[in-house]
Amino acid sequence: MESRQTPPGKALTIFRRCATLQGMEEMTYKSEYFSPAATLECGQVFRFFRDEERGGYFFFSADKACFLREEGEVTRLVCEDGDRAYFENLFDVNADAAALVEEAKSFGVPFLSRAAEFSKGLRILRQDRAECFLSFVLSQQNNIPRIRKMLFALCAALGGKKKFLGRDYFSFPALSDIAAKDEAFYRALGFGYRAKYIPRDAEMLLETDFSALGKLRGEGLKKALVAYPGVGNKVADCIALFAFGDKSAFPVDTWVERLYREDFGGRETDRAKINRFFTEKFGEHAGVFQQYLFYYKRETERG
DNA sequence: GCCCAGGCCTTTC
DNA sequence: GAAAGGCATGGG
Repeated sequence: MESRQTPPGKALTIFRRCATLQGMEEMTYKSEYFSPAATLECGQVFRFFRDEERGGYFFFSADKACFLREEGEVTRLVCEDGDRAYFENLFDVNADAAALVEEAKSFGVPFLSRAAEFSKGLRILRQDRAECFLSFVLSQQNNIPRIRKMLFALCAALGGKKKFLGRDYFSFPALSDIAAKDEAFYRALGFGYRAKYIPRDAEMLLETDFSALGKLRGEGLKKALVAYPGVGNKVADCIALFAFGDKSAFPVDTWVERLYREDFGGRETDRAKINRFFTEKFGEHAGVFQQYLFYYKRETERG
C-alpha cells in the first residue's frame, strides 16, 4: 500500500493502492476534473462502451484497455500491471484542468462559461497517434455512433484478440496490417467512400517519423497533416489537438458552425473564417475550449 | 422515406 | 480564389 501527498491544487492523484485483482493496478483521482463520461463521450475518442452493471466505462487505446468509474469524489482507473504510465500520459493526469476551466471563464463569454462549467471534468487526451489519425479520417461526413462501429469493426477484423477483466476485446491493428489490405476490404467493412484513404494513409504513416512530426506546432503541423489523403483542415485540427497536444488547434465541423451561428451570433459561413474567429479570440488553448463548446452543445441539444 | 453526420476532393467558373 | 457537386452508409 502506497500513499502520496497531493501537491496543492494541481495533481489529480489522491492515493494509489495495490490492486485487489491479480496483475491489475488501480489508481484514483479527484473526479471534479476527471469525469469519465465527459472525457470519453465528448467525441475525442470512439473505442469505449459503458458497462451499466459495473457502473463505469471500458476504454481501449492502441493495444491496451482500462476501466474507469466515477465514485463520488474520486474517479477510479483500473488497468493491467505495467500500463499505468501509458494511461496517466493518455489522460494527461498532470495537466492542470482547473486552470483551463478558469481561463475559459475569464473571457466573460456566457455561453463559453456555461460550457466550461458543464465540461469541467473533460480532459483532453494525448492519444495514440496512429489510432487517432485513422479514426478521424473515418469521422468525416459521419456520425459518432457509426464511427465507433466502424472502428470496432476494424479492430475485430485486423487487431489482436485480448482479454481484460474477463472481457474479450481487440487491439488497434498494426499499421503494416492495415496497409496490407486494399480499398475493397474496407468497403466490405462498411467504410464507404472513406475506404480508399485507409490503406494509403497507413502506408504513409509507416514511413512517418512521428517524433519529428510531433515537434511541429500550429500551421506547420497542420500543413504536414493535410498532406495525407483524406485529411483536410478539420481532421488535421482534430489530430493536432487530440494526438499531438496542440491545444491551439480548433476543429470546425457542423456542430461548431451551428454554435458559432446560434450562440455567438456569427455570420460567416466559410469554415476557415470561423476557425480564425475562434483562434484569434481564444488563443493558445482555444482547442480545449472548443471541446467544452462541442460537448455542451451536443449534450444539451440532442435531437 | 427523409435528413443529416466531427468533410474532402475534383471540377468548374 | 470561390462555389458547387459527388461521395457511401446508417443513425434518428
